[in-house]
Amino acid sequence: MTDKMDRRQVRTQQLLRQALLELIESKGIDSITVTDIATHAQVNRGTFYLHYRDVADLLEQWKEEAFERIRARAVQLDLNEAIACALNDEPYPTSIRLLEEFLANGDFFRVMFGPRGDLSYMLRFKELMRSNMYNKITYILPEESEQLVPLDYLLTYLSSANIGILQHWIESGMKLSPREVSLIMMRILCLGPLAATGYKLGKIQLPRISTSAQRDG
Amino acid sequence: MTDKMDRRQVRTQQLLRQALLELIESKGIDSITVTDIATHAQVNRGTFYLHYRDVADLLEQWKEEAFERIRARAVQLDLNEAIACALNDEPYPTSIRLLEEFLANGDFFRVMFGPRGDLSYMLRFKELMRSNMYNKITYILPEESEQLVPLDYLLTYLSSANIGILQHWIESGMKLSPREVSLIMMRILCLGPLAATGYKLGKIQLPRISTSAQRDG
DNA sequence: GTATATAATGAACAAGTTGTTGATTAATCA
DNA sequence: TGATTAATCAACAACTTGTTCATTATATAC
Repeated sequence: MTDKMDRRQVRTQQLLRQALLELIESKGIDSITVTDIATHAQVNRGTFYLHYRDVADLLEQWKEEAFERIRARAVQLDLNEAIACALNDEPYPTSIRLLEEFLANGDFFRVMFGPRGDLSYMLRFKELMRSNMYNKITYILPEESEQLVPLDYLLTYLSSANIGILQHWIESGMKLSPREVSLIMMRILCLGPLAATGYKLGKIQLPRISTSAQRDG
Repeated sequence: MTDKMDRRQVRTQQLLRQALLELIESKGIDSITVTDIATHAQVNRGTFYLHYRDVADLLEQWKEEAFERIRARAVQLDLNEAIACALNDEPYPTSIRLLEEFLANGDFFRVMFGPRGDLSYMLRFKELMRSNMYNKITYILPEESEQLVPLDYLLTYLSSANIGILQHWIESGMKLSPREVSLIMMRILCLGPLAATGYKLGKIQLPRISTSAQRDG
């Protein structure tokens, strides 16, 4: 990315990004002006416009860059492998690599997933995880008539819980190692929803939810 | 709220709120100006300032009002009752009341929890649920040495998954009834984490995660 | 229904932000 | 070192903001 660029440009962009991050943290994205950023970064306001169209553009490029790095790792996740690890109570190596990628951009994600953060951005990651799971999950599920919960809700649950744990890890200063977080995810997620999908494990047999049911148990 | 208010004021505030919601949906909160809202609502710009300090103030009051209505219901939730329902595969009545409250403000929450939504707002609800659970959960947990997952991660998981399911329900047009959603929540959440906390259910015994562990199982 | 109170309008204000331009200065690359 | 390219600075019109004040319109109370 920064290869083959004039060192002055690299410096300017770093200063602008750093200033943006600090401003988001202190007053939220809504009220940040180009003037704010330029002042804070000690860069001429005109210089800002040599690089970006407006504040949203600066943030958007950064978001895109960070997302792409995560996506490259996330597509390598395989639900079957994850479950295999979970059953052995081991962390899932591919998910460790993924968490390391978040760790590498910790400052950025801490702000973007924090109280001044960006919901649309978080939803993008959730959707990434969701669609990634959908491709694999049908092999695992019992017959549809055995499902206790509609598939879309199950996927929502899996991605929400994962992203939630990720967010908590980031917010709390990333004190646990990626390996430890991965193990937590394995334990919490696969022991849970496996049972919820009607998968072996429990002895309790529960009827399926129909969308118009009153009470069928 | 709208009692004892001049009908003109009520009308103006409704117009302003409606305009704000439509503008957030179409272009996001960041670039909305007072001029935008006034034009869209067909209200004089000066009139806006008779009611609110700025755009953020208008949104903030609305958020606060909606949050308070939810909070009043949420504090009545009791984790023990919820688990009792879950074990009988029944929806939890108190959570149905809560979901009905969301339904009553569906238009607002659909925008606030959607792609143009507000992360800080969503985190407030997550925190509400989290702190509410914390007060009750210690009675349920096995001894600390038996816990498979740190308590803060377990709480994060529970609240994230719940809020995630809620968000999916709202986003997908609230087609299921509150009762059906409640039942989904019961099935997905309590079958899962109960096992994950080391609660009876499973025959598999897994060691506890220590924050510096390498591998201890 | 009429009178009184009060909400909404419309016009005008300085102050601040935006996005752009062109001339000048400074840093980097080869 | 010289040529190239980035950053700076000042100035611009257009727009938004937050406020004021006189005027018009509409509820509410009697």
